[in-house]
Amino acid sequence: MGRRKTYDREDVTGRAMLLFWERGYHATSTRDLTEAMGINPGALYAEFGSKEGLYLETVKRYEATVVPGHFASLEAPGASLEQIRAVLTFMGGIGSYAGSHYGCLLCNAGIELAPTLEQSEASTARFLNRLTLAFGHALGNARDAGQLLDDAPVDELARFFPTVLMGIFVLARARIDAAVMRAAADQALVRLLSVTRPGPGGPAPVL
Amino acid sequence: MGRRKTYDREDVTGRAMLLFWERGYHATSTRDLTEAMGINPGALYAEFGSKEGLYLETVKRYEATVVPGHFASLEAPGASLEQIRAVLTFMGGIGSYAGSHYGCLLCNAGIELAPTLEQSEASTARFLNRLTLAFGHALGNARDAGQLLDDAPVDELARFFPTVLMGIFVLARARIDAAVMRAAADQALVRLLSVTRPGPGGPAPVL
DNA sequence: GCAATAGCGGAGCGTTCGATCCGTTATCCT
DNA sequence: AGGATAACGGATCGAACGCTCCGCTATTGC
Repeated sequence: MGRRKTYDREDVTGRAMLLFWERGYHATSTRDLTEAMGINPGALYAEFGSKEGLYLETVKRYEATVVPGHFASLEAPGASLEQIRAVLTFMGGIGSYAGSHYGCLLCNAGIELAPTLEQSEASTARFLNRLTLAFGHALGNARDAGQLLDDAPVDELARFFPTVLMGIFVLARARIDAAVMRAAADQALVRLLSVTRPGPGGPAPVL
Repeated sequence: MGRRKTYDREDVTGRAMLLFWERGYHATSTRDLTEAMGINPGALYAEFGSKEGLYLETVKRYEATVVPGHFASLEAPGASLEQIRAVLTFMGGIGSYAGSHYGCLLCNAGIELAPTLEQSEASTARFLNRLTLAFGHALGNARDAGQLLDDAPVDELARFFPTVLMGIFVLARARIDAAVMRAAADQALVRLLSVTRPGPGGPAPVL
C-alpha cells in the first residue's frame, strides 16, 4: 500500500554509474547525483543508504552489464585465439571512440578509492581476477585445440593481457593519443602471435 | 626584512607530495596538508596560492625527483638494452616493496584529475611522452649498436612498454598480487627478447 | 469513501571544505 | 635601539558537503 515509486531502480542506478564513471567518486556530489538520477535526496538515501552505498551499487551494475559486454566472449565455453585477438584489437582501438575518456570504472576505482575504501579495492581485485581467468580460459582452450605452441606460458599471458588493458584504460582516460594504445595492443598481439602454432586454423595476420 | 620563514619550501612541498600521492587529490584536505607540512593555512596560501597550486607544485617536484630516480638510466646518452631490461625488471617487482600501493602519482593524476583539471591531463600526457621518448631513445641506441634485429619495431615498442608500466602502476595501487605484475613485466621482457639479436653483447637470460 | 501507508519534494540540519583575515612575534635595516 | 616588515598562529569566513526530516501527495486495502 502507499504511493508507488516514480523511478526505476535500475534506471537511476545506471545514471549514477555514468556520473561516477565519468567524474570519479569524490568529484561527484550527491546533488549532482540526485539531479542526474531525477530523484530527491530522500529517495536516494531510502534506496541506497548512503553515497557510498549507491557507489557500490553502481559498481555491481558495471560488473553485471558493462564488463560482460566486453569480455563475455572470452568467458564463453568456446573462447579461443580468435576471441583473444578480437578483444585486444578492440581495446587497442578504443581511443578512437567518443567516450573513451571515461576509461574503465573499475580501473578508475582501483586508483582513486582502493587506498581508502576496502570494498573498492576488492572490486578492482575481483575485476582483475575475472579478466585473468577469462584470458586463461581462452588461452587454455587455444592450447587444447592445438592453436598454441606446447610451451606457451598460458598463466603468464593470462596475467599479462589484463595488465596491458589496465594501461590502455589509463591512457584512454588521460586522453593520450590513440596511436599509443593501438601500438601497445599490437605488441601484445605480436607476443600472442609468437606463441601461436602456424597452420590451418592458425593465426590471421595481425599487422 | 621581516621575519624568516620557519619552513623550507622544498621540504613542505615534498611532504604534500607524499600525501597527494598516497590519498589522491580530493581525499586530501587542506587541513591534512597543513598538518603534514607543519605550516598554517596562511603560509600555504601565501606560498602556493591554492590547494590546486600546491598540487601542481607537487607534480613538478615529482617530475623533477621521483621520475628521474626511476627513468634517468633510460634517458642517459648511453642507454641501451641493458637499461630497458633493468627498468622493466624493477617495475615488475615493485609489488614486493612496501609503499608500492602509492602507485605512480602521475598515473593516479591521469585517472582522478585528467577529466576535470586540464593541467593534470597535460602532466600525465607529458609523463607518457617522456617515457615513450626514453624507451625510444634506449631502443634506438640498442638498434644502432646491433643489439636488435633490423626490423624491430622501435617506435611501437617505445609506446608499448610505458603502457605496460601504467598497467603495473594500477595493479600496485590496488594491491593486486605481486605475481601478476611480475608476469606482466616478464612477458614484456620476452617481447623485447624476441627482437633481440643473439650474440656477444646480446641478451642475458630473462627467466 | 476513508483511514493507513509509502514515496515525493525540498528546506535545512551539522559538518567540513577551501580560503581569508588579523593580532602577535620574530627578523632586518638604519 | 627602534621602526618597518614579513611570517606565524589560529579563529573564522561563506559555500558546499553528505544527509535527515517533515508536510504533502498519491495509492492501497477495507
